[in-house]
Amino acid sequence: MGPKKRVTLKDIAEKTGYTINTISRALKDKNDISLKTRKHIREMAKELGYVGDSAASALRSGKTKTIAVIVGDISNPFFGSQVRDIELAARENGYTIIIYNTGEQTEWEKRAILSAYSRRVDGIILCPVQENKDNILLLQKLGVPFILAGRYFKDMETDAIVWNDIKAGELAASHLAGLGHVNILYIGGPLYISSGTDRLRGFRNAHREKGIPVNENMIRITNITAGASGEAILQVLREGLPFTAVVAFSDLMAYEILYTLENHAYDRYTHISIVGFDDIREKILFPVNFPSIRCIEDEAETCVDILMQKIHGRKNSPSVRFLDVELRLP
Amino acid sequence: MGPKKRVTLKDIAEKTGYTINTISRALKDKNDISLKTRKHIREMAKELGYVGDSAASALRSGKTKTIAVIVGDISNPFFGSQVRDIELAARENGYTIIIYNTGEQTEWEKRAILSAYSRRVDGIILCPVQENKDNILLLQKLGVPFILAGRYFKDMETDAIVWNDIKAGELAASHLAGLGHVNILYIGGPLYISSGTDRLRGFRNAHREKGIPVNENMIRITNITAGASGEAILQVLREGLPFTAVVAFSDLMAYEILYTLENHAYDRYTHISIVGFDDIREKILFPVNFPSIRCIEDEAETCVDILMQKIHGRKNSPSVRFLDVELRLP
DNA sequence: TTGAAAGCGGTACCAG
DNA sequence: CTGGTACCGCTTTCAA
Repeated sequence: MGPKKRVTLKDIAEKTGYTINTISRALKDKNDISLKTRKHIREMAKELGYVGDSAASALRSGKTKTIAVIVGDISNPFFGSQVRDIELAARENGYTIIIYNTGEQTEWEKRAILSAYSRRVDGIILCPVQENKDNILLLQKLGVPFILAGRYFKDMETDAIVWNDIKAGELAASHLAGLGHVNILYIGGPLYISSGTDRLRGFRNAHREKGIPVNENMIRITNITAGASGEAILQVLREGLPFTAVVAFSDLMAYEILYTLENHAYDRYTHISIVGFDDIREKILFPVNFPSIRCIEDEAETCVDILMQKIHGRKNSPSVRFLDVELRLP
Repeated sequence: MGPKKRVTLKDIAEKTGYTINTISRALKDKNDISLKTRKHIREMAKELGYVGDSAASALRSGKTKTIAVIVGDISNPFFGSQVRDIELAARENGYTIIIYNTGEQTEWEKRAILSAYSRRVDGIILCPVQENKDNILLLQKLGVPFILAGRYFKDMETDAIVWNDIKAGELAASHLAGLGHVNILYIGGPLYISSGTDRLRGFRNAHREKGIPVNENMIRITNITAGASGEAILQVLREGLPFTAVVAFSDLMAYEILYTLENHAYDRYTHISIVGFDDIREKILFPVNFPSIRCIEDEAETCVDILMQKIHGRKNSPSVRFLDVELRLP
């Protein structure tokens, strides 16, 4: 069962007596080949088990019908389900996706971009690490159609599709404030990530509106990788800060925070109020419930649609598309 | 910012005066090109921003340095983290991965295989749907190196890497029996999936060993897609079966079961004993804890290693590799 | 409606 | 050490 010879157009040509050319176009159902011939050729192709060689066709046509999706961490179910939705949307457009994991590291992100480009992908969906802009400049230099997803650069002209994260932050904090909380802890992602900045801004906005002062010490900026929010909440506990509610940057971080609080049996924190983001419970049914901010539009489909427009040259000026969000109650 | 012209070997050749051939080999650091020339060419390539075209090189060399990973659902964090680990292992071998989602549907699985083959992937890692063997026969006919992961066919000679699922089922059931439970509910995946059969067999083995009779009505076979286990447990509740413990086919299903029990406030079930599989909490920290069966070997790395052996022709006779498992207590 | 020929951008192989 | 040349399998263009 070694590496078998592939069936090529040539093989079909020899079997049928037509030329490679005719075979190629017959299999693409071009109407300048007679119906009868097309049918005949199609049958023969099937019989021989012809599959086609996208490397060859990519080389000649310059099109691969592939888009690259570059994200921080597919093991995160939020990204995971986004990727799955993107795969479905892409498939409907006749595209397959290839996935790269950056581990939220700029260097890996760069490698991913280069690898994708080398593979001649027709377009790229990128959830950028955002430590700096180099990789975006690289993308622009290469001239691949691309769109940022989930995060964007305020001072760069690129296509992007993101949540209205300011509103998201506002919703989270004002919900807790509405419950009577005045000591709300914020555990959020790095400020170089746009959602990091924006959600925090929303958090502040909500405080201002409700006339609650923000205690800067209650704002904790952490990594968004696993373990970081647990560390952060432990530190807060050590410092003995008197919080009664938490805004967590993602549901996953919220779970981790609850886990940590529970495991350290600080009974006064066991019935803490918490709000997360992503509404992961929409996808996966977990037995622990808390309010979560979610996007009420179809991110994946919109994202793929816009990218398709770019790929087909039906879109010129870059624009950031903000998606609306809401608070989902338990 | 339209589709820019790619920098090719030819461009570098013209700039430097060498032939395309020399450029190609210099960039691959072949030692039949003088060090000085190599350095010169490398610098020029960098200056021009040369990236290379894997479609072209794949066409000629027959190698893409790509492996396809075909799984049921990447939004499932267990698969997600497996895929991430595979990506890392593959990368260390100089390979990138492309991912396909089957949604546990045979037809999609077939399309994924054909698409991967068409892309000339060097190898395929497949977690098979197992409704029938057609797709495996297809893979064998195509002659691509492939390995099954997580599931295998008892009556087919293929490479596979799976858990010792019989032991896994035994561990789960005997743990609960050891706690004194005699009415243990089993909610598991379809029997055409090898882990479905094997874990159930383990479940029965444990009962036999402990001298507990198996009530066939307590064995519920469901889909492994989201929502199915919730349905199953509801049905059990409706029937009023007197279970005091549950073996759930995956942690995700266990969560869903707990969620459903909680939401229906059947107080006699709120402190039910449950055991899951996958030990998802190893990856993601959740505030709800129960014992889980996990694999104590490095699945992803082993899987990629074996596939690499196959790709490089260093492995002939197919074999199933069983990985050891253990019970992780809360 | 079909055929012939020229590439796409690399790599393999042999010559010098 | 470097150059020449064929060729991977398909698509494109032009001719018949």
